[in-house]
Amino acid sequence: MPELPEVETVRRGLERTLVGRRFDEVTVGRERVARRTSRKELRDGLTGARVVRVDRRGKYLLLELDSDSVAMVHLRMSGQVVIDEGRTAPPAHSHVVADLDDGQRMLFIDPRTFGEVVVASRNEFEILIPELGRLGIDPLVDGVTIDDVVSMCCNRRRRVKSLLLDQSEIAGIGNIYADEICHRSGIRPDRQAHTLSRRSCRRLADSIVDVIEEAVDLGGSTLADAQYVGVDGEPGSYQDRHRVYARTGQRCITCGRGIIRRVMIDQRSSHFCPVCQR
DNA sequence: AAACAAACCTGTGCGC
DNA sequence: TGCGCACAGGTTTGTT
Repeated sequence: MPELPEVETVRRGLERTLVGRRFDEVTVGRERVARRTSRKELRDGLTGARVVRVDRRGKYLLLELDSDSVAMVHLRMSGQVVIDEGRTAPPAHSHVVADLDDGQRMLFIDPRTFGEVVVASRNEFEILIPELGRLGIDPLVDGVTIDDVVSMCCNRRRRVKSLLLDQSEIAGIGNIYADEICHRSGIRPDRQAHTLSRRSCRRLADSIVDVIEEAVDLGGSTLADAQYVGVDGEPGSYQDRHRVYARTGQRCITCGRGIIRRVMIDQRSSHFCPVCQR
């Protein structure tokens, strides 16, 4: 599921349902979800704490608690955060089950178990989660200027898509949106960054912001395997706007001439139109 | 510096 | 129907 637009959709849902709520009983199932600390630290850190604010940094969700601690949730490949009425048994792969003081329930569900939840005091937070300090600019919060892109690309032999996926450059772009951004920019994802003209850098900067904002407006992308996006289980609809992602062999919607090709870049499937992307 | 490989897991879809 | 393989929205670590 989750790149910036999906994580932002979850953030908004949690802001609506979780701010002001207190965690009552908390059950941590699988040890792996709390691997950076321990099941006990995760349970104790949440239990009795009230949520003050819900933030996002790139793909990282941050729940600010009234206990001077912060909870970090990362969904990785298959994580979901769901708020429900708590009247049924938690679905399979519910690794964290937290009852709320209003009778609802928060679930962290994650079949592939790459995701994690960390609770730590403000002091130890940066030491425990050092990658937060290495995140680059956030397209939604900071915007992306042509100068940001020029300085990211100049003298870099790396391929454009590789840079877009680098969370220390721009935070929040993942495999779907990197492909969609390249397509909207008219730039092949395997193009070496230093060969981009100033005009291409401007198109890239604009496309990053436009694609991400549009995807957020539509609640992110929910793919065929129906991993939900919203905390209420509602799917997003940006998948209907995908122009290249998972469209290998189909005709390009934009130019009507190219057939979408798939290549591997940084071990990730990458899709582009050979006619309108150069 | 940059590309590549593998690792962490489970589930699904496809060809045979 | 069943089996084996490829592949999946992310990130880290280690090797070329």
